[in-house]
Amino acid sequence: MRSSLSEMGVALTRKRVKALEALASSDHHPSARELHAEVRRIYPSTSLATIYNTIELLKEAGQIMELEFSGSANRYDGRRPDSHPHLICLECRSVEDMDVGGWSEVSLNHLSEATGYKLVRQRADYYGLCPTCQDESEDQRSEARPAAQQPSI
Amino acid sequence: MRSSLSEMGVALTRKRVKALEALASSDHHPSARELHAEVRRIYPSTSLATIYNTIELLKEAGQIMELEFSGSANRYDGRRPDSHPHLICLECRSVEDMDVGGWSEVSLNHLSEATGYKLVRQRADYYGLCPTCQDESEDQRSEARPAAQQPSI
DNA sequence: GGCGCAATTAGAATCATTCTAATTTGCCGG
DNA sequence: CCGGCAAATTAGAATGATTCTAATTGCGCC
Repeated sequence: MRSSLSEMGVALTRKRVKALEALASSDHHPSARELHAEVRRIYPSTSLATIYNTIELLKEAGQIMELEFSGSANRYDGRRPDSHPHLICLECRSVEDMDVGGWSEVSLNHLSEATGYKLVRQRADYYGLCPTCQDESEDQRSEARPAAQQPSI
Repeated sequence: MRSSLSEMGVALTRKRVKALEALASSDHHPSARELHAEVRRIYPSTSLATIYNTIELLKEAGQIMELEFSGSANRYDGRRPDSHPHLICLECRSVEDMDVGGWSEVSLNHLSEATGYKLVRQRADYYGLCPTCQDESEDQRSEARPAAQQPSI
């Protein structure tokens, strides 16, 4: 990340470096607000605008991938900037990488030919309940109305 | 759509029916604002809240699929409410259905088992330049700086 | 030390969406 | 027809993420 920003001619300021570190060290797919909080722990004067500005630069450099959500904040993946699928919990909003092989350029090139689009990026998300939230809804169900059926969301 | 709303016990008012028609008759994946404009052509007093309310009901009924975008308005597919991939143009923001076979419940069940999530929905989008916007960027390029390289977006 | 420019800042602006409280509508039994 | 009731609708306010703006800061280089 650092080198690709340097190559773009942008300065590696302390605050930016801290934002990069926060991005690179979290497997949790942080939001801009979370990155802000993290950077602020060290540099309390940091503004949200700086975070968004850094994110923008990293997007241009292709060093992070942005997961857009309309109802809640976007989330960022700084560990694997390539397109790869995610598991998203509808309950707790957790975002996890999903590991599957053969999910990449191959199909993009193939599909570009098939569709006439010049495809540059893909997104695949799987929505559901993570194991933890499944357990919690089990608990609730057995307290409130034992042996009921799983709601179909 | 009409029957599934009736079954939920919600009234099929004229404005709602018009919104359903607008959804069903467009292959263009309209936004809430566009639906609003369409319904307003017939019932000019219609409020945006009614559109969102109708969308919400249809989502609950599983009759439309919502494509979330963080930077711009969400788009709705009332013709094929099942999960299916879309082609999205980064330039003109057009959204098109992509047709591929074998993209459905099978993999959801399979992946639920593999991941421990209770998966209920998936999303797959392919981002790039649609044929029209490719042509336009060709034009611009040959006017301004002939034989230049395609920008990598 | 001083200049110039990029980075940063706080706060305002924007925009989609959701919420709220008040009003209207359509309907049902009388 | 008539109240009355619940659901639908309304305008406008509230929310929240993101972007913009104009002013300030601070760093590197002479």
